[in-house]
Amino acid sequence: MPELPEVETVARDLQRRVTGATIADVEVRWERTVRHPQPPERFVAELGGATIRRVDRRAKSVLIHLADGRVMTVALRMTGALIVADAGDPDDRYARVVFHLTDGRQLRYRDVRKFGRIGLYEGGGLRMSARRRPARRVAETREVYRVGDVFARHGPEPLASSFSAARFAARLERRSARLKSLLLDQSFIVGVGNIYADEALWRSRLHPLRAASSLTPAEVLRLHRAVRAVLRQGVANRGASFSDFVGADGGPGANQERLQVYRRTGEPCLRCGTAVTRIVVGQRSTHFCPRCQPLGASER
DNA sequence: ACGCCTACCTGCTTGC
DNA sequence: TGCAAGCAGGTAGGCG
Repeated sequence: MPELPEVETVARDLQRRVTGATIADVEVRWERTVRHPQPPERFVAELGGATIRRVDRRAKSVLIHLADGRVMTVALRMTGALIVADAGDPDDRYARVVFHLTDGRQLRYRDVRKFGRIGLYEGGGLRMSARRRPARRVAETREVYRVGDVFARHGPEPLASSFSAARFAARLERRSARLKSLLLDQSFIVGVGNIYADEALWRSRLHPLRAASSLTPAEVLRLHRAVRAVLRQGVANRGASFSDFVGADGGPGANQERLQVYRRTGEPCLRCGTAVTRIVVGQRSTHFCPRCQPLGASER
């Protein structure tokens, strides 16, 4: 389940392994993986001969920057993975898009459930979207899309130095939504998914159903620190692997062993021993300690 | 602004 | 053993 730490791991692996590589040919095995605005045939035609200059991450997407300034975005969603395969490696029945490199290797986009999407855009606009700006829909008739437009309505990057506690407080103050739902909302803050939302709330001792605007300054500070801490720890451990998450090196992460509440329903809270409770919030399973993360009647 | 629903997909686990 | 239902969860889009 790729969230920020898992996507960051993939991006770093790729940066190390495919920078400078040239794409000879592209094989699209599941058309819907290639998203608007590029029809699959055009996508393939426009990528032939392209050289990879750099790979990084934005929100939960891997950005593959090409030498000519264009950017390929890879949203892994649930089960997506980018894997570098050497010439002669056995084929993968779940490889949905295969980028054949001129050196004989393959960059494979593997995705069991086919939720992930790959796009190809003109460069530009990424810096601006780091700041708040008016939500603006991309005109449907436009031929050229800038990669920045893809992220125009996304929230701040929680690990950026510009993401201060004060800024977080200002955003939380205006919202009445429940903390769990807000943390998962990519227009509020990017990179946090179900695992790290539960972990951050446990760490900051906040109930998932607390209204964002009800937090005291001290609680905001705890949550701000917790979100950053759990994400940093995730990155340090190369992400959490449950079913089939792997980095581009093919190896699993180690962070699942460090998780404190996620998927520990019924097991003792690692702070107080109370059984971890599971509830459903916004259709998502949510794990928390009812004793460490109380929901006072006055806090609703 | 927000919650709720459905759709997108497949594999694994659970229950009969 | 077989089979079907349930579950997993990131995100877009629709509705109220």
